[in-house]
Amino acid sequence: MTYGTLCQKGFEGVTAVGLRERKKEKTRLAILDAALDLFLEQGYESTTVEQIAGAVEISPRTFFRYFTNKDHLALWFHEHGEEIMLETLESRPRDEPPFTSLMHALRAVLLDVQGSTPVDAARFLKLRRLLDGNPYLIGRSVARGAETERRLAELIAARRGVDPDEDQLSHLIVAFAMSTMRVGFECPRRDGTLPEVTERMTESIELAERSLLPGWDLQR
Amino acid sequence: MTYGTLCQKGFEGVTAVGLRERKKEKTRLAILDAALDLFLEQGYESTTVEQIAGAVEISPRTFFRYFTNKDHLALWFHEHGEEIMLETLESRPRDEPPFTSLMHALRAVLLDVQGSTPVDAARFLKLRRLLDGNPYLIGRSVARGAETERRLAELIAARRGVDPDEDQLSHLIVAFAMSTMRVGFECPRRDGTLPEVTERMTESIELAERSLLPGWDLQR
DNA sequence: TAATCTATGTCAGTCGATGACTTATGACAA
DNA sequence: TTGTCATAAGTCATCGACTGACATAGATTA
Repeated sequence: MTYGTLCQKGFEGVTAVGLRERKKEKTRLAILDAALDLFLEQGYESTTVEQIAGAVEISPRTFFRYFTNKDHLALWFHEHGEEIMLETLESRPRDEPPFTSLMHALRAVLLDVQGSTPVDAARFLKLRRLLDGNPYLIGRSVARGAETERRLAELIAARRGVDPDEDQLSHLIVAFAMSTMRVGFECPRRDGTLPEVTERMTESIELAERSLLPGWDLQR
Repeated sequence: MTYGTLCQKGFEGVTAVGLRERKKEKTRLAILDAALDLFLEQGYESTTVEQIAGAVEISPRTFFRYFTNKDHLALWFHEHGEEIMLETLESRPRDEPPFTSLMHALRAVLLDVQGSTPVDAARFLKLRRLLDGNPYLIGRSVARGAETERRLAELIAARRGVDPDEDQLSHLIVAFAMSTMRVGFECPRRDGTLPEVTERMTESIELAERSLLPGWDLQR
């Protein structure tokens, strides 16, 4: 008993992520999964926050402490995707053409999806299916993507050594990259299996790569 | 008196737009202008529908009969822009490369802005200033743009003689075009005068045009 | 054990949005 | 002119997302 407690404490210290943190993460995922099932079952708009909270036995108020709003649930995957893209971008050589770096970032997201655990993959596909054909959520998703776009544009501008407010090319490069990702993500009227989705994304990336003039992203 | 009435009736008949219609349009613009001023004065989120309705002396319920929601006000210009793009696209020769047609559509919007009456131009610039730097509204605007994108993609796919659900290139072409427009529309930390905005948009269009491989939009 | 920190719940309230119903007003024919 | 009708506008009730203020329970640390 005492040993167990000590052991746990020790473990905590090592992983630098407390028991509390882990419990919170578990609750977060429980909310997400419950919500996802409700959404797919009875539709996004006709599912209330109250129902979601009820399904995981928390108060509606607590729900809003885990997710800033209802949309946040459906746009969950953006969080992770953005993180990977930003990290990848930082890790690419500074003298690499910006669009090339961004395509690497896209592929990194793709690899992450392909290498995810079955549970994570299932969640990802559920989220994709949820967005698929829902104009409201597609809109929200695109809006969230625009946020990522802004962050990426900051980095690209810095890398190009220009002022992001002045340089339109930085924004255009990132906008084209995000468009590529978005188009690949769409997969209408399909089963939406994982290989199907990743196939479409790869196709889209290759399409973009063979459409742009070599050096287009190095103009002054 | 009688003459006047007759005259008015006659006029109505000729223009085929009744007095009622015109009055409605006037109210619509009155709401929009009042809202715009309130937004710019005290911020978008802290202006309530009730205040807007109060400013033009209508009930809040009536407000929602003119605008589907509060965002609709700030995204007003999308309506007109989309119309011009769709019309222009229809008018372009069927064998013109799709991206070229879309760039013509963009320029058509630009020309329309440049040729607008002072009142309309002022309204346009107010709307632009309102979006400028407001992440929430930028998001909404991008989402609205995605709707236009979907419609354009339908047309482009038809023009290319492919199934819009299958063909990713159609979507990519349109996405690149809309990105071009969006990037041009941004004009951060500027006065935001009309020539300034149109200058940025022209610049963006030219940038896109000299970045893509000739014939990229004709791939199979 | 006491002091404290923090996650959660409760409650009240704001605001956007919608449906059902009533009232006013412009359009039009007799 | 007047009466009828269609439609615009107002009223009222309600829902659902979200927020701030405050209370409390349970874990954490001294």
